Parts: sequence; C-alpha cells; structure tokens
Amino acid sequence: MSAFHTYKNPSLAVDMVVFGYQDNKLSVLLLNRNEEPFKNEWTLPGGFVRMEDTFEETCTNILSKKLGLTKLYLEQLYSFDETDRDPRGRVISVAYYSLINPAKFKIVAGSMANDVKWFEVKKMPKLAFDHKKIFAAAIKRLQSKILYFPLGFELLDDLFTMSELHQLYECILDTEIDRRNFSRKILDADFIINTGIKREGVKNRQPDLFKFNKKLKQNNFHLNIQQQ
Amino acid sequence: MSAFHTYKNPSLAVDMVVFGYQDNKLSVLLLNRNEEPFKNEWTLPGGFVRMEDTFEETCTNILSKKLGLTKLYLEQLYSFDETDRDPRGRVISVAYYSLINPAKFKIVAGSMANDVKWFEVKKMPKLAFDHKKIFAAAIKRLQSKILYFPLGFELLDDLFTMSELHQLYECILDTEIDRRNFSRKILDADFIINTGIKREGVKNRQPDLFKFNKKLKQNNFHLNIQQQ
DNA sequence: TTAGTTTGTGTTATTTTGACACAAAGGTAA
DNA sequence: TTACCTTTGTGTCAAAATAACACAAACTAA
Repeated sequence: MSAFHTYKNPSLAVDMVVFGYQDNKLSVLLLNRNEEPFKNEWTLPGGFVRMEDTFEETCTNILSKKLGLTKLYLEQLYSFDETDRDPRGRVISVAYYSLINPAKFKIVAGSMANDVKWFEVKKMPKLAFDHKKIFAAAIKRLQSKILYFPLGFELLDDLFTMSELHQLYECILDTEIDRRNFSRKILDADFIINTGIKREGVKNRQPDLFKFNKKLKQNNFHLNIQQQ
Repeated sequence: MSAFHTYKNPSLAVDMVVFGYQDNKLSVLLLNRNEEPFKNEWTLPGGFVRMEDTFEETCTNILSKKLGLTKLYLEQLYSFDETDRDPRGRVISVAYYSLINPAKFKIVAGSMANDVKWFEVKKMPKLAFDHKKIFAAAIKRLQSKILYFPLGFELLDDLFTMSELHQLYECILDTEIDRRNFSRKILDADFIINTGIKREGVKNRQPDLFKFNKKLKQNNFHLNIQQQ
C-alpha cells in the first residue's frame, strides 16, 4: 500500500486492570500519578507500546519492572480509541486485565508513581483519563467469563478450600450462591472430572483442600449461576 | 509523561470481517490485493487509522467509500499485535466484524483491489497477512454471541419467516436445531415478548413473516442451543 | 382434486436447577 | 474427656427447562 508511510500514527499504550483478592474482597491496583496530566490522581497502570514489543510484552515489562509482578494471567479486553481520551494528543489504549494473588507479591511504587494501592472494587476513587470506562469493562468481563472458565483459581493460593472458592465467586458476582449447589457444580465441572483434580488434606489446614494444577485451566466448564 | 513524544509509534490499521448471508450460506467479503505485499492474494478489507478518526469512523469510511456499504452493524473483535504480522513493518490491526444483508448493496471493487468477492466460510481461499487468524476469531465470536444476542436479524431482510431465521441459525452454528423447539425459544425470548414484535401476513409471501423493528436489538435473550 | 411439503401446536420423558434437611467431621471451651 | 458450635458432605424433592417427537392444519404443485 503506497500510503504506508504517509500517515502520522496515533500513540499506542496499554492500560491494565489488575485484580487481586484479599480478605474476601476483590480489589484493583491503582497508581497515583506523579506527572501531568492528571498529576496526583489515580490511574490504572499502563505505558506506551514500543516498536519492538507486543502488547503482552509491554504489559509484562510494566508490571514486572515497575511493580515486581511476574507470571500473571493476562487477557486482552478491548481497545479504546476516543480521539480526546488523552489531553496530550491522540493515544489509543489497548486494555488488558490481569488476575493475581496479592499474597505472592510485594507491590512497590516505582519511579512512575507517588503511590501504589489496592482499592476495593466497591470503593474506587475517581479515575483519570477514561479509566473508569476501562475498569467497568473489566469487571463485566470478569463476571461473565468466570461463569464458564475457571478464572477464579488465579486469584487464590495453589491450595484452597471449597468454601474459599465459594466466597470468591460470591464476591466477584456480587450475589449469594447456595453453598451446596455451588460445590456440586464445581465438582461436576469437566475440568475436575476429566483431569482427576486432587483433593487432599494438608497439615494445619482444613481437610478438604483442592490441589490445583495450573494445566487444568484450559478446560472449559459452565456454572450457570443465577444472578439475583 | 515525559516520554510521550520519544517513542516511535507502530502503524495502526483496522481489518474487517464482513459477513453476509445468501442462498442459505454464510459468506465473507474478501478483496484481491493489487499491490505488494501479497499482490493478487485475498485479504480482509481494511486500512490505516488516521490521527483524527476513531476505529469505527475508519471502518465506516473504508466500507462506504470503497465498497458502497453503509449503516452496518460493527463490533470490535480483538487487536492483533504480532510484530511480524506485516512485512512492511510494525502494524497493529484492530479487527472488527460486520453483519450485512448482501441483497441491500451492490459491492463495487474500488481502486484498492483487483476484485471483491463473497466467499462461503466453508470455502475460504488462502488469506494474506494473519487474516486467517482474524477470520477464525470472528467466526467464533459470531457463533457464541448469536446464542445470547439477536445478531441474526442483521443478516436478513426486515421481513423474514421463522424458517429463514431457523436456517440462518443452523448455518451459522453449523449444527441441526429442532425446528419446533427453536421456534418456541425465539417466541419466548424477551426481546419478542417485551416489545410485542409483530407477525403479519404479506402479499405474495408466506403468512408467518416477522416484522423486525431494529430498536429491538438492544434486548438480550438467551437461546441455549446445544451444539451437536 | 390429490399427494407431498411446510408450518403450528401439543405431549412427554429426561435433565437441570434451586431450595433445603440432616448427618458427619472438626474446632473450642470447660 | 464432654458439650456445644461451626463447617462441610450427601441426599431429597419439587419446579423449571430441555429435547424428542406426534399430529393436524395450511400451503404448494401437479
């Protein structure tokens, strides 16, 4: 195409909605900006995409180098393209969301921010740019995807009890789920049945722990939980 | 962010999977390129995003100016970012898919292509770039979304019979669906019940035509059709 | 008219779901 | 240890959803 070099290109960035689960609450990691625009306001972690990096590489670099987070579940969410979404000029944002177990990491505010903090999804502050919209899309995706894909395990320890999983689902879906019916649905799910996931007792913990094999994630299941 | 102007930005393009339904077959619109790279090979329609245009504006411009298609259903699919996906250099592709009723338009090959043709999804030629991957993602999205959102109507005339709709679903999902159970599910769907969609006889056509009001699209429903 | 096809309605067995009873197991405090 | 409470596992059952199919009415084509 002859026009290949005649266009000026929009800038390209990634923004990430990093979910963590602690104390039976779902939280999101936010940075307090130390530069204009939106200085001292809260934003999603993000950064520009370099010519030689893929989106995932960009995400991984930002999270690992600046926040110390590695080996995360990452999934592309949507690309946000409104022409006025960044006051500095035209910036496309490719949004990703990530699920992490906060117990496994120490979050460190790098040079890019005054502060880094977990905010419960029900107590979010005002967000800079169009990040409120990105956050809303991420919550919606998480809520719908967890019904047919075992996302929840990313947020828990490798070993967890059925009731921990149950509470996680109630928290994410923001609804009550009958404990006994939930348990049966999980145990009937293909990814448990087909792969022989183990249940075992572990010292000093309750006797019904699941041992979760990360390889099981690929198997689909469907919970069909009714929203209240 | 001080780095705002120090990055060289990847080029940004949109590519579109335009679905049409004719003769009880689902087809996709492809262009035959008249320039290198991939000269004389088939590709999805697409083009570069200008600084002042959103993705949807870019899509609309390409489809209307070059192919004569207007007022289309458009939905963002995914953004493809592999660094080597375009031999000319780094090009991000934001993929959209579109549903049109081919009977309403005359497709014209503009200056950008040798030829424009509908290809049945089961008889696709080799595609240039990574467009095979984009096409596969679009089919998958269409198949899953049609189960809970009334997408199918975009592909039919404003008036259509129940059996036309039934055949469309069988075709898209590539499975057999019991005619009588399907009919009941459609009639029980919220978007029919809540809005009082009309059924009426029309001269010279079968007496069970639906009159489809475009405003109804917003209402969700769930068909829960079993894949064979 | 007749034969064949398409379409609308009804029936039924099976499966899935939601709600809940109850017992077993584990923890805690005396 | 016992008594009591909490947590967890299994079972039951009614209601709802689903899949399969019978049959009659309407239409088409000859």
